[in-house]
Amino acid sequence: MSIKTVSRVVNREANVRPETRARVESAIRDLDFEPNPAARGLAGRRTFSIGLLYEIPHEFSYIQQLLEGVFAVCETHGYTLLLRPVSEEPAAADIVRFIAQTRVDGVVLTAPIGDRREITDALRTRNTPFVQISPGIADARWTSVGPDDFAGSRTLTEHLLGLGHRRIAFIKGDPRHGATEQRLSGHTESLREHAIGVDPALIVPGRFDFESGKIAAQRLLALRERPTAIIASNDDMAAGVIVAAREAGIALPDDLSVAGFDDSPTALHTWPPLTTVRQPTADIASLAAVLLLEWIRGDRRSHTRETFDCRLIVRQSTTALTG
Amino acid sequence: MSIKTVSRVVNREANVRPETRARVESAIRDLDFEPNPAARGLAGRRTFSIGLLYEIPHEFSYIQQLLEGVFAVCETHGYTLLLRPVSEEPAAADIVRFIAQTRVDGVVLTAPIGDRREITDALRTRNTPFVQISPGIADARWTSVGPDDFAGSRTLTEHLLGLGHRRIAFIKGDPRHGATEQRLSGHTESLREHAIGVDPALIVPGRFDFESGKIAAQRLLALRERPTAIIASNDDMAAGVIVAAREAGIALPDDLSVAGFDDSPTALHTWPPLTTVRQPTADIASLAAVLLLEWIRGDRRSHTRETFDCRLIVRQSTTALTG
DNA sequence: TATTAGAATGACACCGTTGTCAATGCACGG
DNA sequence: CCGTGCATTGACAACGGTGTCATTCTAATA
Repeated sequence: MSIKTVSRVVNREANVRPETRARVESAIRDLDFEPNPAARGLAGRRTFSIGLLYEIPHEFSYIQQLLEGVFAVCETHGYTLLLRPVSEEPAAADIVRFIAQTRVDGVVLTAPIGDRREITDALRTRNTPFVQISPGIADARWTSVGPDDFAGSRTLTEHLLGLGHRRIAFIKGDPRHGATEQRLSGHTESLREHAIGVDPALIVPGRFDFESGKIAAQRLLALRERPTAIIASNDDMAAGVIVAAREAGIALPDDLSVAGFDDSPTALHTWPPLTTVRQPTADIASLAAVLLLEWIRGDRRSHTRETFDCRLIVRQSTTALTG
Repeated sequence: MSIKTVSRVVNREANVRPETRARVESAIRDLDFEPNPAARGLAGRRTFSIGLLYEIPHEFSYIQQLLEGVFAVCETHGYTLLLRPVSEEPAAADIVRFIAQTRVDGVVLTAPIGDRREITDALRTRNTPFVQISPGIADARWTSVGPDDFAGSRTLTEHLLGLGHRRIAFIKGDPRHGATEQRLSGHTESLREHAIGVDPALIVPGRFDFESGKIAAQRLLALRERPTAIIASNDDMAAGVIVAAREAGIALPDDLSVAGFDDSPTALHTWPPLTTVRQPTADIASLAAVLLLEWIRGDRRSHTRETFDCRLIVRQSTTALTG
């Protein structure tokens, strides 16, 4: 029984007699044999590991869900996952260095890292497989996976319109994220469909974090003609809106409806609990990982853009406009 | 110039002439040379990587801070960090398999994993370096780092007593965590010092998650003689208390003071913002990582138990008892 | 039965470092 | 000037797998 045959069994290669395979497998179990990843990597020029890159700061429950999805796939395929927090707006060189140092077989780029041209270019030049999660622009030259933010946002605005709201404010997310524009245009599109003018004063910037949501809300609530509903581009900002409203002594949800995005844990921790748009983040991440592994293994020769539907989750932070 | 000399420079070994070292270093820069970790691992029987094990589910902002602390240390020491979510109550065999598969040089065990005797025994038998974060029992046979939960809790109860509260309820955390008992005894100790009896009805179980905090609060708020203040063993549970109070139509903080632990982001996202006890989680994690690396490199021959002070953060969720 | 293609297995070099130990260089004392 | 001892460098064999290609089986075909 040569060592090579063991290698074949471990790697599930063809042309091993079933009986031989069984014998090897039982021996592996008996001896608690675990192939040495360093040796495999050295000889085979691949590490069976992938990287997950994300910018800090970031709404962490989101990263957690991504992690969950990617990790599950890695687990079943025998890959190791390297989580890699990077500074905001990392240089392409930083990403490249990470890959050079760790020798990961590929990387998952979370928004907004993968939206930087210099970065995708650098990876393509190096021939490093990568997939992009929740991109702003879906480029046919690489693979990306994300939610249908436009449709999700549209549904949310529909919901508020259905409740009778007409002055609906919108807090945008970090402009570097693709979701930001998608969510905004879903909103304005919906307004347009209902022949409601878009009041520029009701569209304010944010950065996806609690504090920016709170500040944006303070600004909106100080308007002469106050909005009756505020949509925040994610739940953390919506939580900020709620706190701002409380500080201003505004009754929720009666005097102000608030809605968020993502259905993060935060959505349930506020009072009232948040109406929000749930995106299947873990599923998105899983698919991203699957596509990445297929690409790494050469099982796939063309790129795609995959989109997941979002779902409106109605809770008590939005209510019908009275009076 | 032999390859071995390069190896010496890369590994900062002694006995290399400064001039030689400089020449090698400049060559490394010029060629963008990155040592192959697989080859290093294979030849040197170490991977320059450590694992961070945590149970899911877990208050993730906490893990994030740990991650931050450990990651920073890994970064500066050229180590790779493998994040490893494990199921609740993982078998010792699962941990061992993780180590066998990845060949990490050591692991950081977060509570409550490292409190399981079978697990520490398994690691000690295998001779795998590990440190334990926030343990229940500090065992002299291994290294552990954690906050001084007892003192922190005592301070918090002092604070409430100082505000005039006498009926103070306490929601315990997950019983498997060491912090749970420490925080409880800090509380009862403080009561005792003030000659206030411990009412068993005011001490209720929880599991560190939002939902369990909410349920516990519902139970407490239904008591004939309601508490005037509730301490939750962490912020997520405190957020649950707040929601439960809102649902019961109780005014906060006037009719009920609420306090948490950890000073997680949640503490600022609730209304009113939470009085809480801040623990220097990232620092704890950093020290844990430093100690682990020292142990791995053999720079350290005896174990310690390191404790960090906590700090009371007073916000608006606690207020003086009126009437 | 001999032939032969394809399946199954094995031999062996090699992946890029580190550990070991030998060889060389150098400064210093006698 | 030579010997001695330490500082410095290099040669070479691992480390534990995989890739390649040769070899051996096996079973179907002539």
